[in-house]
Amino acid sequence: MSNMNLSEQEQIRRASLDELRKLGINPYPAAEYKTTVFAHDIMDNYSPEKNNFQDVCLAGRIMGRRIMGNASFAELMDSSGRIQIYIRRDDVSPGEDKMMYNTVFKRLLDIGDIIGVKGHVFKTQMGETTVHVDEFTILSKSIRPLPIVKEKDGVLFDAVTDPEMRYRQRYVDLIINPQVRDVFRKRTQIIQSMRELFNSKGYLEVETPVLQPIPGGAAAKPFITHHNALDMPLYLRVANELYLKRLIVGGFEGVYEFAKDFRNEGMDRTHNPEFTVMEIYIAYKDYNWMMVFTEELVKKAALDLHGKTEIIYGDKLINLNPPYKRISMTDAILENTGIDISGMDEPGLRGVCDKLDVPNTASMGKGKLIDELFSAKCEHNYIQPTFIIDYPTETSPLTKMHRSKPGVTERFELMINGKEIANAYSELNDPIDQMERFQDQLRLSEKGDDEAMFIDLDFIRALEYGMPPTSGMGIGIDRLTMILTNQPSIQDVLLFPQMKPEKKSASDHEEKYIEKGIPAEWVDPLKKLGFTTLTKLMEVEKAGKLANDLNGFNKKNKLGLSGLSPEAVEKWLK
RNA sequence: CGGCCCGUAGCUCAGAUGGUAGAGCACCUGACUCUUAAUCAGGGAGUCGAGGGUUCGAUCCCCUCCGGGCCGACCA
Repeated sequence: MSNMNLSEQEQIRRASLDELRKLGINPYPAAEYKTTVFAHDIMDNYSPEKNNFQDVCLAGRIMGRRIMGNASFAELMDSSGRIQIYIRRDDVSPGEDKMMYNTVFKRLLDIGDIIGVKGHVFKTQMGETTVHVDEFTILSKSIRPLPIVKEKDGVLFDAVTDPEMRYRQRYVDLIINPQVRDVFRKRTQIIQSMRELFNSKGYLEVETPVLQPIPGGAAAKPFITHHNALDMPLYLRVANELYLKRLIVGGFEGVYEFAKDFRNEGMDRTHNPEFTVMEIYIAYKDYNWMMVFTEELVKKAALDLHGKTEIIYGDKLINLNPPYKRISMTDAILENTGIDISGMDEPGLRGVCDKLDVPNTASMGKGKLIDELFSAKCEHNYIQPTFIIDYPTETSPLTKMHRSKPGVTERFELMINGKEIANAYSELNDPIDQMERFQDQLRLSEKGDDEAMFIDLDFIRALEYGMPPTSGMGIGIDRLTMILTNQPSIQDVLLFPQMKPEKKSASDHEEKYIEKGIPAEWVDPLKKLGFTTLTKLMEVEKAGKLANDLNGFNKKNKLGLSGLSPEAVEKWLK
C-alpha cells in the first residue's frame, strides 16, 4: 500500500530485497570484500597460452545479462571497465539445491546490483575474455532501475542524453557513460600535471581563506554571507590573489593554490557560480618570464594527457606547442578592426565603439571601452593559443605600469579557442601606486561601475613592508579542462554543476490524513487522484463525486477496499 | 533578463482537426548450458511536467507557472 507511489519496477526490486533477506542473504553485507584484480587488468593481460588469472576475485556492478536456461552471461563493470562473466547453474549451485542460480541469480538479481565473483578466466568460442564464476556474493542490491544503455561495435543504443538527468544525477551519468568518467579522470590528471611542475620548482602549495571580509583580487560581484559570532558580513572569495601576495611579502619564493572562487553572476556554457582557478605567485619574476612558464605549463599538461600538443576542440585543430603568438591589445584591435586606437582619449574611443556597434555606457572609462572593443571584435578570433599583452591601466588595478609603454600595464591573458584561459601580471608592488589605483577604482564605483574593486587596507599595509618584484598568474582549471578534453560546456567538466533546485511537489504525510479521520488505506488513492495535500482535499465541494471517484479508483486498480458512502467522505471534508 | 525549442512507460523516442496513448530496450512469466544490442513465446506497466481556461470531452488548443536546452544580454 505504501508502495503505491513507486514504479512497478521499484516495487519488484523491493520485493526481491525482502525475498533475499528471507533466504538468509544480506543484500547489504558489512564485511570487506577482498578483490584480487580489476577487469581492465584481465582484459589487457589474459592469454590462454599463459593460462594466467586462474584464481581471481573481482567486484562490480551488473550492467547487462544474457540468461540462457542453466547458464548465463553477464557484464560486470568495476572502476576500471567492463568484463563478461559466465555463470553456470551447476557451478554456483553444486549440490541438489539450485537456489543460488535459479532463484538468486536469475530472479532476484537485477541490472545495477553490485556483486563480487570468484572464478577463473577463459576465452569463449566467440573469443571474448570471460570470468567463469564459481561463486558470487551480493554486495549491494540496487532498488532503482538504471537506464539501460546497450552498445554494439562502439555504437550506443538508448544512451541517456538528457542533460538534466546527466547533470542532476551525475552518479547515473558516471555509471552508464564511461567516457564521462574519463573526462573527470583527465581533469584530475591536469591538476596533477600542474602540481608536479610547481613542486619540482620548489613552490609551496597553500590554502587561503574562502570567507573574506573584503572580496578582493578581482572585479566581480561576490556572494555575501554572515558570521553570527562576529556579527559581520563575510564574502565568498572572488579571487585569492591578495592573500597569495601577502605570502610573498612574508618571504615565500613561490606560492600556489588550486582555489574554488565564487562569483554571483550569470551562468552559461563557460560560467558556473563556483569555479576552480589555479593562482601562482613567484618572486623576482616578471610577466615575460611568466609567459614562458605558462607555455611550459600548458604544453606539459597536453603532453601528460595526450602525449602530443595537437588537440582537437570541436571542429578545430589547436596546437599547444610553444611559443605562442604575442600581441598587444592595441595591435590586436588594429589587426581585427583596422583601427589604431593608440593615444585616443575617452571620447575618441567611444566614437570607435559607436562606429563598430559596440555597446557602451557613460560609466565606462578609457580602459573599459578598450576592453569592450577587444571582447566584441577580437577575442573570439584567437583560436590558437595567443598572449594578449599590455592591458589598459584602468582595468588592471593590481598590475605594474609597463616599464616603457605609457598608459598600459604589464599584463597578459592567454587566449585559446577565443576564450580567456589564463591571466597574469607583473604584480604591482608600489604601495603608494596601489593605493591610488584602489582610489581610482572607488571613483569608478561611484561613477556606477558595480564591478570596481574594493579597497583592502591590510593588503596596502603588507605592500608597505615591501613585496619583492613578483609575477603572478591565474589559470581557469575548468576552461583548460574543457579545451584539453574537448568538452563544449563547463557543466561537462564539473562533477556537480550548479542547477536550479528540483521542484518538490508538495505532499502531506499520511498521518495528517489519518488525523482527519481518513482511513489509512484511502490515503494513497487520494494522493494518486491528485489530492497530495490536505489543503487541496479541503477545497473539494462535492463529497459525492469524490466518493464516486475513489470507489472507481478502487475498482479499476482492484484494491479490494470496501466501498465509500458519500456521507463518510462528507465527514472527511469538515 | 529577452528570443527560439523541449518536457509522453525505468531509458530512447513515436503519436493524434480535441474522443484518456504506442514501439524498441528494460521489467514479469515460460523455453534455452559459449551468449554478447542473445534469441523465441506470452504479459504487465503511464496523474502524456504542474495549475487554470475554452469544450459534452484536453496529453493535444489558449494562459500562467516549474524544469531543461540553444542563442543573445550580463559576466574583463
